Amino acid sequence: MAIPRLLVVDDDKDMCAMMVGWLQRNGFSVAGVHDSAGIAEQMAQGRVDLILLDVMLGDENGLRLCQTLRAEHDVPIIMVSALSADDQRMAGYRAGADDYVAKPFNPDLLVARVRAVLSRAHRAASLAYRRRARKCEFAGWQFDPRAARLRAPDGFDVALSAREHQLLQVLLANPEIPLTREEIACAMDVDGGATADPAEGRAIDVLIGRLRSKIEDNPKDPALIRTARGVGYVLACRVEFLS
Amino acid sequence: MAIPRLLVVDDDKDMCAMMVGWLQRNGFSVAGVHDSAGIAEQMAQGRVDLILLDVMLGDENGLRLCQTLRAEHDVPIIMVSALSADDQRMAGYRAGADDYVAKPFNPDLLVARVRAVLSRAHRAASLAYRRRARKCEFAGWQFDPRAARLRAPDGFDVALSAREHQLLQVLLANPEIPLTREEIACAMDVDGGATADPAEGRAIDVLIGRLRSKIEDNPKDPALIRTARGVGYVLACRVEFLS
DNA sequence: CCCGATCTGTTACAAGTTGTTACAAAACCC
DNA sequence: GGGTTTTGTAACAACTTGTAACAGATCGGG
Repeated sequence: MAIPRLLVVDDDKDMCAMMVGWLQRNGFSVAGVHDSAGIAEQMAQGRVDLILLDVMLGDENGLRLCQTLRAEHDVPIIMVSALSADDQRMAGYRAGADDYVAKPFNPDLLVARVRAVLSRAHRAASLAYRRRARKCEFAGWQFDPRAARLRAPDGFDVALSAREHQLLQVLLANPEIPLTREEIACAMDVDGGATADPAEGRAIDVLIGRLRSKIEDNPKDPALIRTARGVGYVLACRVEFLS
Repeated sequence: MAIPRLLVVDDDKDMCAMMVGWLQRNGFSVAGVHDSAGIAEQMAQGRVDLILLDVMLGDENGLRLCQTLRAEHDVPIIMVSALSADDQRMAGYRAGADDYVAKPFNPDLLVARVRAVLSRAHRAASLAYRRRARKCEFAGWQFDPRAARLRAPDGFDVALSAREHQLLQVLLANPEIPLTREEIACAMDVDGGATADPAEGRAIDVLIGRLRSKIEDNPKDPALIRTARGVGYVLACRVEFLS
């Protein structure tokens, strides 16, 4: 991976300099600014991989700034705040933040979170664009991703958990093409939600099994989600997308 | 799989040479060119498995070139760019790129990404081949490759493992033609998944034996899968493909 | 606020698959 | 007939996948 270029936004110049120094010593290329004008200047100069944004900017509202950034740039944002109330955190997420770090924070934690967000943003790139949130049919099933509804051929609705839903979307976006576990995990994580790296360990396998138990006539002899030994899994049917 | 043939396109001759050298040392067959004329020349000369395309070409727009390549060739493209803003990245994907690597990059990452894209392209390419797979009959047997179902002349279904299934498909695609073990192994390796190179060692022989034990009346005196001593094996019957 | 239900990743074990190994058998050649 | 080469195959090891059970986290209702 390229050396990540971070942008620290904090009106407290001492805090800003401290964060910039710590992150630089941990292998990042870091610039520090203190207001939205500084952000605009840095974004115009070149690539920014991640923004660390203080909520309590002097004359400005960090949450509003987060929203503006989110509207104009698709760059990961970590909110940094002295407040750690859950409603603040949720407000940050609603404003479009990818993660949240509460002051005072363990500097090692900051680095870990930065790396995690960078990794997630980076890994999602390859497959995410191929996902399509449109209604579709496959093997007699009807799937509406926006309504989170899956209807069996017999007309009954089948309830899927969030992760099962994500998995099905990934499989439907790549019908008849064997996908590795890593590809599945990357595509699923585009929206976040994994508590750990699911490409490691057996999480994808277990999730495949859970989804099979809901949509296969015989989960022990699956016809829809087949195993591609040594590769991963494949949705072994055609998918018809509806307008 | 054959040695992958890559094409590096970068107007910066030093960067181009550096990437070509690194990729060659990592087991790829690599050519480097500097403009669209060079691309056309290389594509005319023979097979290209993947193109690494710099976005910032001197007189030309890499994104536009990507679009043109996508329209004319079904070859995977990895965009390589000094810019990593996500809108650039999305533009690359919209232009038809399969992946995106930001300069400066970790050379090991580049190799990993190239391998991942090649693998996925290989698996996707096999889709068309699989879709052409049709039901067929041979010597009273009925084989449905899509449903992975083999029915014996007595009407009973015979369960085949994934590798047995692949082997049978290869034999059925080449009836009455003696195939070497290497030819069989290459043809079987459509989706990857082999744990080692089956053309070496006795894996094909053992697999032939396992398949024989399932479909021959007398595996010790095989009538369907005959041995062509010094060559390999041949499916010694006619195959009738069904619509 | 607590508790039950649900979700999801991990763990551990089982089952199945597949390539390798080693030896035997068959085929070929001189 | 003997030696060499090629093929057959039983047994084994390594690997991959399936999955039940569990633990921790989350969420919603009382």
